[in-house]
Amino acid sequence: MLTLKQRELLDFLQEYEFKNKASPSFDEMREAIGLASKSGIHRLISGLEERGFIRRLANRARAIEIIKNNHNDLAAKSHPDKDNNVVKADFSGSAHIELPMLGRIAAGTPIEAISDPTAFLSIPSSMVESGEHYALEIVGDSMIEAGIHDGDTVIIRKTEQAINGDIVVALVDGYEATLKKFRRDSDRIALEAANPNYETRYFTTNQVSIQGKLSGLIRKYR
Amino acid sequence: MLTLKQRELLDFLQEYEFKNKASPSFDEMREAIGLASKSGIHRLISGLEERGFIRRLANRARAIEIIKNNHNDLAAKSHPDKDNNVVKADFSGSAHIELPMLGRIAAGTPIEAISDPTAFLSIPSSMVESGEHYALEIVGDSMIEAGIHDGDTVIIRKTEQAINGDIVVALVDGYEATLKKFRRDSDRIALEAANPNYETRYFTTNQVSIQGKLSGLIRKYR
DNA sequence: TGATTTATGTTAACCTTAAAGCAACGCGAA
DNA sequence: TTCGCGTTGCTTTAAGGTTAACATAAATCA
Repeated sequence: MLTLKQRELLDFLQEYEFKNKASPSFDEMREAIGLASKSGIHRLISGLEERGFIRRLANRARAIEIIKNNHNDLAAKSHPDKDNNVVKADFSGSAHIELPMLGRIAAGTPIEAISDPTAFLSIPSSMVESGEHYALEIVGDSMIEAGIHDGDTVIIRKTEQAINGDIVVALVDGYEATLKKFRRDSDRIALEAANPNYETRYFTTNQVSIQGKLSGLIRKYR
Repeated sequence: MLTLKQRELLDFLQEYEFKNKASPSFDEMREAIGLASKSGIHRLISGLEERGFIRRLANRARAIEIIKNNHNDLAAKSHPDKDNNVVKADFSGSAHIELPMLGRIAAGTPIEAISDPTAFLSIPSSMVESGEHYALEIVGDSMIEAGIHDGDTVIIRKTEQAINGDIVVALVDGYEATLKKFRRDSDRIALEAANPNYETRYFTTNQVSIQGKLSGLIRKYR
């Protein structure tokens, strides 16, 4: 959850972005909150990011995006419940998180964007730690010995760090995304499958960028 | 379950977070509960965390998140729709289902009842078809080649029927529950593991009763 | 019944963060 | 190269979380 200042800033952000369809600058935020210096805002923004309420591009101006805000006064006000409907006090809201389903992933092929760009997966928030997450559907059997099967849905936590042995979404040469076990050898990076039929592939450090780390798995039998 | 004080604090937490969309500080909790010192709160919070009702970031201010609270009466009762702008704790409409966590299951041992008899797992209702379901935690590696690992949570749909190849919860001789692949040979029932280190076991038809069929799987990586 | 454990309280010291301010620095876009 | 903006380092103060030590009543165990 949030501290009071974080809450205040998040609400300002939401209002500003709703009105202007653009992010405020750090100075505008500073003024709105009533500070004398931007660095305080910087820290609040970092806090919001750490707790998974916003997402941003580093070193980019006005590049803040709200990805979660349970304080829906704005929404509530703008549609004051025409259908007489109850304002749902989503207590369960604190217990579930909506993750975007970004597509499918397999060995050796780019992520294939999912047909429905608004597909979401709602999972119990106890399944994820803090941070930003997304979901992917697994295609193929290259990780079968790690218990990851064709058709499974995996939950990925966004990060650019990985340590040896982590199962990560790695982007190779900027276009090929793959779910593999990560290992850094002295001067190269090894991506290994969990299936003897696939060979370990080696890359230079800057051929590979980490997109996230495996954080959960969901499977349906039918 | 919870102690009375833990219950009281959890309800206060829920109310506070609902109203303020931010966590209370330890001092605010101390005052709400009526203690003279924060350390008591600290202990209660630890208890709530240990029992899985909340989650928190260590050493971070106001960073408590409720992930479960079976006391949903709170909202429903306290505003029994009088104040026209009703607050409903709409668990059902939120497309989630609460499944009871009945315990653990392993090859060759009875289901071990879980310490907290009211443990629930909330899952997106899209994960299950119709029917009654429950959840179990897997112990051991006897089904590892079916991608079911130690520590996974499986979702079981209650049924007494099974066809060859189904993965089922089978109760043997009335006391030993086990998750295995089901096969009916001419006059006997075979329960086979998905791990070459375990042998297939054979039983007479009336030694075995089916308790349910594997319907889903959830895994958390950490 | 006596011993032990568990839940709960309290005080007080201690350590870590949050928050605010100032200023210098760095990066991108025009 | 400038201008608009984000980033960082450093300092100070207050807020907030963590612990150890000690105490008591109730519940449980032996």
